[in-house]
Amino acid sequence: MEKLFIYNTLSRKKEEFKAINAPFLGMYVCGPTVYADVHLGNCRTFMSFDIIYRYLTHIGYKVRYVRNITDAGHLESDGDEGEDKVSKKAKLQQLEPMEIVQTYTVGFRDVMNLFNTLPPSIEPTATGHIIEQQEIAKKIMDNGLAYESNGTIYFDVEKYARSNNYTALTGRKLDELLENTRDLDGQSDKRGRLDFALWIKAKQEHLMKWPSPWGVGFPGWHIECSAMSTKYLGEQFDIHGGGMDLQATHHTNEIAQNVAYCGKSPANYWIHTNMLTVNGQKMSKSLGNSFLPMELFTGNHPLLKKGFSPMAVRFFMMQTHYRSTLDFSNEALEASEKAYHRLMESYKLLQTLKASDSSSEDVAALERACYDAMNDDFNTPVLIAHLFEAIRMINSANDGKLKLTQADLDLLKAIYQHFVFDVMGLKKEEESGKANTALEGVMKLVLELRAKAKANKDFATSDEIRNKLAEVNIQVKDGKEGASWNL
RNA sequence: GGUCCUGUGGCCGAGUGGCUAGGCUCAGCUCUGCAAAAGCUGCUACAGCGGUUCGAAUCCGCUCGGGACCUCCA
Repeated sequence: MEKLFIYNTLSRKKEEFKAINAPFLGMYVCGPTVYADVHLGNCRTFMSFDIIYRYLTHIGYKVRYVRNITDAGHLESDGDEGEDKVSKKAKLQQLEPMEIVQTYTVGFRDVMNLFNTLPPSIEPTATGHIIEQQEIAKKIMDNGLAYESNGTIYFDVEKYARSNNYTALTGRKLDELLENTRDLDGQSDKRGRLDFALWIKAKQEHLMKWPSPWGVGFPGWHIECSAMSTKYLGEQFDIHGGGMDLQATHHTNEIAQNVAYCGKSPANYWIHTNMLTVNGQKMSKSLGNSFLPMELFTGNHPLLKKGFSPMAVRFFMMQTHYRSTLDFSNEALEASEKAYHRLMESYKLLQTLKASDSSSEDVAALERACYDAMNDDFNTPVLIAHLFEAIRMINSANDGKLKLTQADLDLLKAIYQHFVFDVMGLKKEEESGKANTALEGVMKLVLELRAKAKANKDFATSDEIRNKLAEVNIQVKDGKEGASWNL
């Protein structure tokens, strides 16, 4: 198995990855809250983890990938005082909360499917695990690290921090945190300013609520992940991931809950993906600078010059490392679109290459470089740089400028299959098969007619054919062995 | 205000203390009836100022700029 290094937020450095029980591997990723359409920033995170999931699988791990759907318990405003996001939307639209959940869950899955991300092994929901969440809250109370206040259960952060490292994930100092936490109004129920709710008492008008030992209420936000990761991956598993914006609060509290519950920190490796930015600022729902995937595909957005296909967008995301911010721009997307296109054209060309007797290239070294890139904390930009070396080889071989043996060609095909399709999850974007077959036939005929015209030195006709085809976005390329075309 | 991250050539974006990442754009060349495609070559950068070092974009300090978190957010 490949020697893989992963940047671990807990240690703030790259560590060699060691699975608890190889080849089995447990990975938990915080999923979306389904009260609105997912935006592109959300998609970036899930695409990043899709690559990680795919690569771990590719190098031989049997990964159980759990990604939750948050359909309850996520509060609208700070301090555990606000209203449930899903409930709020339901009231606005006069719908059942679960209607909202259903709409946006389906929408989320559709979008992820367009981006060709693999579904997780398990996609559990918060509302489906109310009992488990209550059990954890109870146990934490039994362990003396949570208290009840007017029907709401709070986690006692300061008490916990006396015997545990509460800030392990951020490296902050607790007293500084206590000093710097902004003043919150109406928080009299809490004993400590950092305390957070495990279970929240529901107001009369609240739509999503469940009975509990402490009265009718609903779960706090952080506890669902503790409940579901423990249930499906055990008290300790290998990788826990999520967006960087979850690190300081959500994940910090999640670790505290798990330790308070069973004495164990849940995951050995914490992976955090960086934000997608627009004009240098984080894309977020609250800032109102989000792009919806559909707006991006159609180009129907004031900041967009044109539409971009899902695979072009996926490629665009992969040209940046997952721990760097990625700034969104038309120019960068256009560049990626072209690069992606070259990658796919080269693959088509690879299928037609004829083997030489000898080889002038070291394709095995190229393959090794691809693995090395991915083993270095899933470095997709470097992987892509190596793949462009493969493109150069293929195109040059096609021009007769270098030699590739059958073994080389087979290895290049394997590299494409493994890295481009399996790991990066890119795929060819083509129309339906039937229309495609018909078009192939028509184009073959057209190019034959054009070849005849050229043979007769009737360049007026051959140019006219080429120009008219260009008008309908079909590009004709004259090569040594006849003409070819692409859209 | 506190904590942390970051500043790379026209644009995007990797990066190890010493060996031109890569993509896109632009210019030139090769190929071509002409194009396109492809290949080759060039535009060879590391915010500023100091320091450590034989040697720093890469380590340290300061200054300036950008961002994230501290409050719902992937």
